[in-house]
Amino acid sequence: MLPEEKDTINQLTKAPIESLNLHSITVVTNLYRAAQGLRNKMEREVLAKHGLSWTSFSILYDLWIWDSVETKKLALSAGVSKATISNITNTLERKELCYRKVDNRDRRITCVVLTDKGRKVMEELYPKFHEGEVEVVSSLSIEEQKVISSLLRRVIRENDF
Amino acid sequence: MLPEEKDTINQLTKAPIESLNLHSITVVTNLYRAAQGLRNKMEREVLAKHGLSWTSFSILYDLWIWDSVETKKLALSAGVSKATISNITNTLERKELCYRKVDNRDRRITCVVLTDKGRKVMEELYPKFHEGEVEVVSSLSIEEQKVISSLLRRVIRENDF
DNA sequence: TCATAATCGTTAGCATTGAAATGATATTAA
DNA sequence: TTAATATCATTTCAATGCTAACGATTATGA
Repeated sequence: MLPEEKDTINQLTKAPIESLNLHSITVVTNLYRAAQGLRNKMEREVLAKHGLSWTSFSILYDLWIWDSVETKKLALSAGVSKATISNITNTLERKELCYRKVDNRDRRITCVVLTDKGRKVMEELYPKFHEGEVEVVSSLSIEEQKVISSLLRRVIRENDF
Repeated sequence: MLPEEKDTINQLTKAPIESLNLHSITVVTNLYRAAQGLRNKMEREVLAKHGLSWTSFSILYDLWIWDSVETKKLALSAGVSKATISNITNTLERKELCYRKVDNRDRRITCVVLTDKGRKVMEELYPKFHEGEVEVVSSLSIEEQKVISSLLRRVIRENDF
């Protein structure tokens, strides 16, 4: 559903107009569409060269910043399940971009650690990714960027996202 | 990467601070996090009962509004590839929520049509989905909802998302 | 102590996703 | 007309993603 097409719901839905909160619909539709477009653009223009998905990249990013991260924290950070982290870690390990390391104090916990190769990939990829970030929001002024970040953060905080 | 943690990049990255546009990073991070949280919430609280993913639901929604839609338009609307539409249509067909119909004028084109059962599912599901939409943005005032929609729409338009 | 519960990562099974290859149909050009 | 090209949808294959089940480990409490 293209955003502008969504307006036609009033004419076509049996539900009375007054029972629909049109502003909520618009926010949600535009929010998801922008995020989806962002992800597609980054995967296509930046990440495809190294065969990385958005989630794979976000995990590598965490490892780049923190060197070693528990799988549970990776899942929380990326907003995916632990099972997904397990699968993606397998793929990244196969590419020799990271490796697993069992915690000595609590052997239930597994940490994921960045390899030198993984660090090199991030040092090459991150600047390009950042270029993409800048480009995507370049139509907004700094002030508008602050406003939208603040509003998004409110949504995130109030929903425990 | 949690939003608040992203701030630490300045201390940890080798790149000079002045070469990073921190506002862009914040917008992109919060945008994707909010959208991911939104999707997870809806799939968990509303769509799981009928075994539908976000994309499946958005396709059903298009069909609900338009009755019959070409697969190409469905892909454009949902922001996924035609292959994905083909697979999801298979699943929805298996559930008898829609069926394919080859175009008579151009037999390369396939339209997807909503069944009565599909319409009933949407009539049951959409009100609950809409409740979720309202809930997610309820921490923002109407005026703030208008602002964020407007800014998101600018991003969408400028990037051809 | 030692049985029970809680926590953690992985696995199994299934649906989703995209790139690339394929097949079917339509259009174009010679 | 007919061969080449273009445009569709589908299939194939590998990766992503979730839930539920599982096994291993640690914590708790009688």
